[in-house]
Amino acid sequence: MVRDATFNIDRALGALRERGRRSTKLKRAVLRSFMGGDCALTAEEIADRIGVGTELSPLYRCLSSLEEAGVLTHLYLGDGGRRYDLADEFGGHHHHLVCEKCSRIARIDGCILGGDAAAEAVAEAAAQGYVMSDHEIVLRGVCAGCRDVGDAADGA
Amino acid sequence: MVRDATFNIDRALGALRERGRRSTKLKRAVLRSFMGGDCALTAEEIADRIGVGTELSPLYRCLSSLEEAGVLTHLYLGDGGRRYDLADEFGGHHHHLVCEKCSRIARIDGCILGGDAAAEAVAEAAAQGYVMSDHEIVLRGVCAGCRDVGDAADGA
DNA sequence: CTGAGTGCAAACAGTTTGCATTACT
DNA sequence: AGTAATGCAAACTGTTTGCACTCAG
Repeated sequence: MVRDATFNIDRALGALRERGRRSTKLKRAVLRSFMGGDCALTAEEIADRIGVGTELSPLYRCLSSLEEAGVLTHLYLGDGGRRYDLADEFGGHHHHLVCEKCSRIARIDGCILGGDAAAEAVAEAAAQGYVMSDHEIVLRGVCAGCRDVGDAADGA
Repeated sequence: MVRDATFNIDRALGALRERGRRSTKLKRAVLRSFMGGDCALTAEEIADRIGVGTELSPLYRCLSSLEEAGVLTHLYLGDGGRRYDLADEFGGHHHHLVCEKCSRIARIDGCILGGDAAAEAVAEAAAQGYVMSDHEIVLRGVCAGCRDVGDAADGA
């Protein structure tokens, strides 16, 4: 269930090379920042994980390069910030669960949109003339921590 | 199936008043811009529908006010721009289907995440300690128009 | 050695804020 | 009349671009 982190980096670097892109210190650092199981990171969060002095402009270019190579994708979880994540091929297909209070993001491995629901989605898309190729699901709720705080704070 | 547009405006204005907000020209114009069945509009698209000379800063404030009153919500469809939509209570629960080529947005009424899938989502959320309260689904694909163009252009 | 990638500075787009004026209730 | 909402100008944030320099292949 838990993917082998280091393996992924090498495989990702291989994918990069296949697309004529170089393996650089920054790219490796970016990929490493996803290896703790964290997902849906903003550019700033990635910069923090890489360490002080990480310039954002090369980081954005690096992230674009990784996206074009198919190693990363980006998504928006409702706070307006662009977030980056490993592409399905490297990070596994997954969705996100966001706390409405504290914005904590949890990863949901696999796909909720299984079987009937998936078929229905494809059919709905077809009915509108679209050939469906991908989907994105964000679940929202309140995390355990915020419920505890909420119970105390709301009462006060 | 098709909701009564004018009715919704009055109901929305009622909801506004209940929350101590005023019914203004700009707010009515904003609400009207959703009445053609369009959904997931950006601030700029709304301004265009309202007409020339619509200032964006009051528009943003107006949109926030409508959100706080529970009449509108906002979402992101992957292009980074914030998009506004009628809240479920006024526009009906729906999701979006986005063309990967031209970004055309189609509305999908009702919910794909029915029955088993919904239950599974709640269970997944619970497993992570979250109490799920909402969800968002974006389907991606290629629309009919872009497939036609694609067939011609890709071949050329 | 060559060009992709980096670092820094400056530009940009979308959104927000301050303040005087307008117009709902 | 009193106050929320508007219009305009200016600030802010996150992202992108230009250009000289560096480093991977």
